[in-house]
Amino acid sequence: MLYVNTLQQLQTTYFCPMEKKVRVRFAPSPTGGLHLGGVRTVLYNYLFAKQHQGDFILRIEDTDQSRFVEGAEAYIFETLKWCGLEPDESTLHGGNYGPYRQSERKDSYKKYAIQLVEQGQAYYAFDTPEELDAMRTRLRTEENPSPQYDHTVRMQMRNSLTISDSETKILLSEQTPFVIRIKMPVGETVRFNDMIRGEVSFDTSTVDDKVLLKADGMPTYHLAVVADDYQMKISHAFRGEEWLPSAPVHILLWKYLFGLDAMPQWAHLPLIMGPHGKLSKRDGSKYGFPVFAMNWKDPKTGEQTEGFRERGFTTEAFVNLLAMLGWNDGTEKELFSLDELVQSFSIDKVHKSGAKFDFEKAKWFNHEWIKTLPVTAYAKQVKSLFAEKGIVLENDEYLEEVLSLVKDRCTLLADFYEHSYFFFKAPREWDLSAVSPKWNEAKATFFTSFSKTLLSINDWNAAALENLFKQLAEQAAIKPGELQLPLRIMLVGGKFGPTVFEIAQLLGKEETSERITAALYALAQEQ
RNA sequence: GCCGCGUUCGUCUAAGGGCUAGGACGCCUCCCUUUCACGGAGGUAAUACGGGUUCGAAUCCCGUACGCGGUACCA
Repeated sequence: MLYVNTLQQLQTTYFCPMEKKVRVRFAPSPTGGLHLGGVRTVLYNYLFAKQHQGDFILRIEDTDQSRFVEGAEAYIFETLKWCGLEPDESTLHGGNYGPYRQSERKDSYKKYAIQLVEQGQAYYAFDTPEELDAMRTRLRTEENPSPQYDHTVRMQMRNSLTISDSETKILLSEQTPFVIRIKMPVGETVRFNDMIRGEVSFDTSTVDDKVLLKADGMPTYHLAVVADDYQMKISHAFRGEEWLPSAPVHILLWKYLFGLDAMPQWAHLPLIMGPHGKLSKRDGSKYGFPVFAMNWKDPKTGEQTEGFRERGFTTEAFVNLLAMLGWNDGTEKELFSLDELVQSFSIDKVHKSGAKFDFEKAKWFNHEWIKTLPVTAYAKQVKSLFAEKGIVLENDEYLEEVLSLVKDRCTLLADFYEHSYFFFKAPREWDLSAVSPKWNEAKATFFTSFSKTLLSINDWNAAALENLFKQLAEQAAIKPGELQLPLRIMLVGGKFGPTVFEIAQLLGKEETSERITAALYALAQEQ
């Protein structure tokens, strides 16, 4: 016996290697922008697929036409593109298991629902919305604030279990609106092994008779996931923890329809929390941080929701911070590139409990990535940020030099503006209050001669300039420190920016000299 | 209410029976710097509670509390 088992195992692994192919899917409903939790689910799917040489599929779950939102699907694709998490198969990328939009697979679901009815595991229900309402209000008590359509009430409702077969046939032939509900068994235990939580079990008596097929002929999520995961040969199914309570329904459907052997392995990801419960886009506007990947404007309400991209996050930082929200590799390493994540990610190190999103930490990740990345990685983004402020940058080489000089002090890409705009625009106003009080004739003379002398420097660089500056200061018997702040104000207009001599180096000698002259004039007016 | 899942510094987390419970963010102090940052050195702060099991528990078991999720012809 043992011998046979071993042989069988050998055969399965040897003869059916294709069955082991990893195929995962992200299945959003196109109802709006993608928030942190959604993108993280994409990321974990992607990492798992790539590290197992598997496929990452994107399936659009648009079974609820009433919630269709124009542009939402395109937004999802753009987000994935920005994050560098491109699917292998999707409505956009094609593939052998299409269509990848559930509304286009409508016909394939009904036969499964009917099969279940025929097998006695589901039934037709003709209750109108009003009747359902009536049942719920009738049964509602303080003890039971939300009565379910379950085994305790189904025999009191209008469905194919309570009326005769012939009556059911008549209703169906008369086109009476109906739904198909799963008939949850009583007193059974459904168990499964979650990749993150280990064994999870449910008593089927406590689960309601969920609608599988809606009156409009569309499946609900419950039927659609199971049917599509089967047809698309999904091997591992990752989704948010909010799905855990309905997992027994899905498992039963697998058992009834396709057999448990074909069922994907489940992994219910912990939720990402806001300050009060599951993170929502409301939290974002309320607390001043983005929750969507990119800006999203609801076409119906016109409501704007800010995105990480527009807030000035690099994709590297965004992906990195998302990965760390619910996972780490067991070491103290926190900075991971996407490639490194593919290498080190492992599903069994994903946490069980939800993580509260911390915007301060998110900014830290971005700061680290701005410092690490070559400026060419984000120069374009910065360029467009400057354009928005009315500064058009033409010289890329100069821009890159400037960005390299100030990047250490930028947390968000938007910070580049305030830290470097003066490289592209001479100050027209100066913070004279920092200079005037201690201003005198000797200093004015010093700067006049300095601005002239520096024009004769042959090898123009920060060090040479600093030498000249200190030399002249010594000759004038003024402490160099007393002169540095004025010089800074002259060049940039205020008390900010990198080391003065480096600013001057990048500005070039003519520009430096001109700025000093202009500021000297303003100071003379002031006195 | 019922069902399910959780619980280590304020936050993200490490430690999977054995040192003073480690790191990161934030905050505070000092150093560097005659701008502001960066950087460097310190500091602050946690095993929800109660029972077991064990020579030994953050870790295993049970209970309680608390939190979160679900409870739609939404996903």
